[in-house]
Amino acid sequence: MDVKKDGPKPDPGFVSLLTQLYKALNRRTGEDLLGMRFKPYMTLGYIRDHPGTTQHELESALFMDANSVVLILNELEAAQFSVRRRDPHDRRRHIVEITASGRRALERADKARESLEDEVLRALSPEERKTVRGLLERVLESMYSEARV
Amino acid sequence: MDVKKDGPKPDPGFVSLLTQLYKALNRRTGEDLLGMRFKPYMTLGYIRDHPGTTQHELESALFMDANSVVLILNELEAAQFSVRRRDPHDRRRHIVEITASGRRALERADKARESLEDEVLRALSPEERKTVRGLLERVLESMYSEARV
DNA sequence: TATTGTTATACTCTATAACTATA
DNA sequence: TATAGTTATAGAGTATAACAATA
Repeated sequence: MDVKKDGPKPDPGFVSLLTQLYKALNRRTGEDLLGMRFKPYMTLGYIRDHPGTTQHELESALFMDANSVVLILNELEAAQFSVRRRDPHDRRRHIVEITASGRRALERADKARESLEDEVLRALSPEERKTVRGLLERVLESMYSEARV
Repeated sequence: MDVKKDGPKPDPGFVSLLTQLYKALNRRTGEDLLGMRFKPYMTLGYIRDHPGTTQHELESALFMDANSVVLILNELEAAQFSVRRRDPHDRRRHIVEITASGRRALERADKARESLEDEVLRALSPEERKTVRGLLERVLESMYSEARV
């Protein structure tokens, strides 16, 4: 029972949908909102949640290349939000850790991010938000496991 | 009743989730797959589905800036997939239309896109795919209406 | 004076390869 | 020789402002 309101509804496709949402979101996640740019924010969140992580792990976890990781960590260190120190067991590795002030900045940014999400997802009920997040997480996880093959 | 499998499961947030999915997807949508780059493909799809659209409409519908629209249309015209012609009622405007060969190229690309999506969404059942698409469409629509305010 | 589209410019992001230091 | 990280470079994406034509 397809209700056709305005002609044959074209199927934009999941990928296009995601791309448009990404762009729409990017427009409203300025540095002024989070207190830092979005990618460093996302990276710092991962660092906090995965103590003792390495740059290599950041690459694969956040789908970034080595170069971007370096640049973002430079930025985070310049703001004194994170530090790199050599892994004593393998001196090629850097262990990345969040600082106390990084933790505070991240908590502030998290609050801003939450209110942004409330605004962005206002069309959805709490249960629907949970649903969409759960589904997207599963999609992402399947992409990780595929990448590992 | 939170099942804690591996410590306090951090909430990555909808925005981060979307960003990672976007990046993961971008890595596998090369030109060789669709026969054209992804953004022109997405744009051409909109042009087909909205006959008589203008560049200004493309901007707001696809969350692009005027500059990007010009560049993408240049690319599409070079490939003879679309044409711009002056609107006789307002000679400042360009009316953008898909060509016959653009339509054929788009149909081929659509097939490739569908098989890509099958692969990307393989973690989800058909009903779940419908659900996630429907929810994301609603989020996007609410962002449009907000942008209009 | 405002709008549509174009051009120019700069800045970010991404991808790649060359380099270093360690293993 | 292989790996972790860094640096350098080029390409694509995005944002901004100046501009021409038209309203």
